[in-house]
Amino acid sequence: MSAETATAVDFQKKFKYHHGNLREALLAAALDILATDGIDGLSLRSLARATGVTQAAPYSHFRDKDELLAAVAETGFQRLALSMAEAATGAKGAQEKIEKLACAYARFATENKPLFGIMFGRELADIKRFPTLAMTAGKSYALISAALAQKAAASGEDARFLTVAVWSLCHGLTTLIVEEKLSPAQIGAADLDTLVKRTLGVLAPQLG
Amino acid sequence: MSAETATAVDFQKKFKYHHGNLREALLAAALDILATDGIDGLSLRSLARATGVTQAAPYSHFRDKDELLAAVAETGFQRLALSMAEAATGAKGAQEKIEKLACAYARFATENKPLFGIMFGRELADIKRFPTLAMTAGKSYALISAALAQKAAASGEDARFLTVAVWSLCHGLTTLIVEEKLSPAQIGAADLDTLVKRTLGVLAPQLG
DNA sequence: TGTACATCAGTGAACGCGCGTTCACTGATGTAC
DNA sequence: TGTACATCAGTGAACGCGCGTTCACTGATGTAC
Repeated sequence: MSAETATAVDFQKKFKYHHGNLREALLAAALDILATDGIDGLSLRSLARATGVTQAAPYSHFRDKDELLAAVAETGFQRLALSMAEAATGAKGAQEKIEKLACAYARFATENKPLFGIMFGRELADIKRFPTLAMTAGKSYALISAALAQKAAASGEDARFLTVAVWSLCHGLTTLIVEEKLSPAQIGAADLDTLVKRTLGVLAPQLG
Repeated sequence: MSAETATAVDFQKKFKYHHGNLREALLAAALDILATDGIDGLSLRSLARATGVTQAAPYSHFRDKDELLAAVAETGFQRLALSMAEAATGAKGAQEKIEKLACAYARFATENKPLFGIMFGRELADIKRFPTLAMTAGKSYALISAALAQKAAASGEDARFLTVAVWSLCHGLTTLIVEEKLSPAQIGAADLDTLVKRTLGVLAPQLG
């Protein structure tokens, strides 16, 4: 490899013994590998390779693979919540707000399929080891719940089940699409957004 | 190992070169291993071990691991549809029928978590190789659709989206529970059935 | 400002693991005569 | 009814693979004096 084609990785290899910011670099590489090669491509070793570092190096920052996966999942949940919050800003009324939240949810999943898989899949063996993960995962629920709060203030219990219903519908539709059990075309919807909106539309009486 | 403690496996080893019904035995062992050891326990080799046969023997009946997984998934979908159909027999009215179908769906998933994981997960790499699988998987959808048919005969499109909404809600609630993102206790429901019924109850106006 | 030192991030090599799959083979089975 | 033969299900051994993790180590860094 000539000097001209040297990569950032080579540079780091040559001039830095300490990486400087390996933890963040590993996390970034993980998200990158997920997007590129899918879940099967993500291993501690592929991560080390991508970061230009020895395969034992990640162990300075993550006790084991699960700890890395938990960090990845947490990042995913943060991004999901952010996408949803952004999509819903400016929306007026519960109906519209929920619609935007749900579309953002589905779009995030289809655009980040492997990451979504880590967030909701079984790769991370023991979730209970990572208490903050559950909290971060709860942000999406909180957004839906908040959007409905104004509507279903009547009874606390009714509000809870309405929230669960919306979340379930949203999550179910999304996963069925991601798992290729359902597609917009199959139902006669023009695209993902339309499918989500029309399906959510079934709940309109409860939202409007 | 004394003669007294000899297992069926030993018997086959000793007296039969040809197994007789290895394909079915492998499938049965697969379902057994899934229930006992989970998805990670299921490999062609563990299957061979459980069946008392050489690790190359399964290749006489399945071209590769995916073919085995597809057969397992198909069995799962058949059982799911059967459970649902049984649960809904005798129910009168769309509302009650849908309720029973949904409860059966959730119960099947929680009672056969790893199998449900194979059916809807990403272990089976290329679904398109197995066209009959998609058909069998469609049986649950068909049951929901049929239960709603009497209700939403008005417009074909509305009926489709109502079916998708019910299925999504049902599948989403189920997977959220299986993935431990949601629990009956957390929402203040006594048990799984109650959670499903009350959540589905949100859709009551559209069903009743 | 310069030096001694503790810290600890990253190295390099190795461990043991179970896996999917291939291969030439062997022996049980059932069929044709 | 008995024998020759083709079939092919299952054997036993081996392949190469990437993985997670451990270990004693080394050398860059930043701090205390």
